Amino acid sequence: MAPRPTDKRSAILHAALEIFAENGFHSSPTSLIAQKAGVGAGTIYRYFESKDDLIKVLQQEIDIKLKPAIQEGLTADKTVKANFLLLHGNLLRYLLANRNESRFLEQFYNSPYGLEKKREGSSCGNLFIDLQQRGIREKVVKDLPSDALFALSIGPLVVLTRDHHNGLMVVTDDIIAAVLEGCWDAVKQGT
Amino acid sequence: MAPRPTDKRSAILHAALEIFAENGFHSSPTSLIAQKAGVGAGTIYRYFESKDDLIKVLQQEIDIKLKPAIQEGLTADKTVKANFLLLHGNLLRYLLANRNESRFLEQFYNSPYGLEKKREGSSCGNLFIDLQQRGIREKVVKDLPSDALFALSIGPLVVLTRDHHNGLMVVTDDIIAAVLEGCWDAVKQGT
DNA sequence: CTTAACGGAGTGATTATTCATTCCGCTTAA
DNA sequence: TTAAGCGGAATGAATAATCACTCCGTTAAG
Repeated sequence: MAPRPTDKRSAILHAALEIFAENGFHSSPTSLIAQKAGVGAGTIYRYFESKDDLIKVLQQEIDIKLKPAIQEGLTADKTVKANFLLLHGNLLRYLLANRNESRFLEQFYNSPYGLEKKREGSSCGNLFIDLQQRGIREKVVKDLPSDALFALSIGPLVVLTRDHHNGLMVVTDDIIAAVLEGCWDAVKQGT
Repeated sequence: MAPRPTDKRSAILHAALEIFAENGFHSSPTSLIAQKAGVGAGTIYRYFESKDDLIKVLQQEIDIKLKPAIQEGLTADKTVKANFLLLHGNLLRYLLANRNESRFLEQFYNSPYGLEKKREGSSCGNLFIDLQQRGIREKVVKDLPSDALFALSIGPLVVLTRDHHNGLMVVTDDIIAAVLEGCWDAVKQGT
């Protein structure tokens, strides 16, 4: 099927990420992607079955890069709160620092592609779910369905990231710290 | 320019809302909107300058319906917390109950249309900002930039609503109450 | 009759995908 | 050491589908 990964394949993925992030999936002609990647229009189809396939592969590659980034510093001997702040902080900082990935993912998860993906569970999602369950067991996190906890802890990060990349606000380290603390306050078990 | 509002105009708006919500702006041919509305393909252009114009008008009409819905029960003599729960509860319940509006708005605010709109400030946004500022003045809300408070209090609602409408979870009254309480915990000034 | 609203086939622009052809690096025979 | 042969990667013009929007004949209201 697809030939071995080469620099052309990478060039296509890289160009596609930039163009999708800037214009959205539907306003990103494959011809433009090919042009930016410095390959012929037909070459894309030597590496990807279709434009849809290209989009799905791109998401997988980002997922692979994301997982180690958000895990950094996590250890089982830390408190739930410490790990919570680490995990969400890593995610937030990654999203803020990687505009193209962030915009791509937002579009992806707001599209039929993302729905599919979410049903089967992202590879990163388990990190969050495991931590939630430990928190509930230790009675430091509210006993709510995983999706509700997810909404409380991830929702703010999504909105903050979007505003930042849309140039609607400047996110300082102070604001990052305060928002992370707020996310924790939202899910933590009141005394 | 456009003729007086008629039931055809409403029919077009209604059909467009459904189709946009289901397929997204780009996979919603005007011909399909016309068909669903029971009008000719050209008739759309008697009431709207372009497809873009149709999208913008639709957002305005939703905004007009939304504002009274989320204001319900708000009075200045209630505590900040009480008004916060009312306001966010009204918004959340509206979004959960109105699938099409909700999906449309999410797309809208994730598109260049919505960016424009957000820069100039939505008519509903002031309700939230006023409440935030009163909360800060009374020292019951964290002293953070409005956008950060917005992320903390609106972000969870957005994510919860999306999951609900995508059939990923069932949102009960208990969950609604718990999430609203969580949003408040996120922004409230710790003792 | 006059005029405005309407319908829907038609138009031109855009775009994903295909495929006949070219190109390039490697092998091998002389 | 050449040079002819070969296989598959790469190409991009051609194709087929989609879609926003226009135009003009028809309808209906006054």
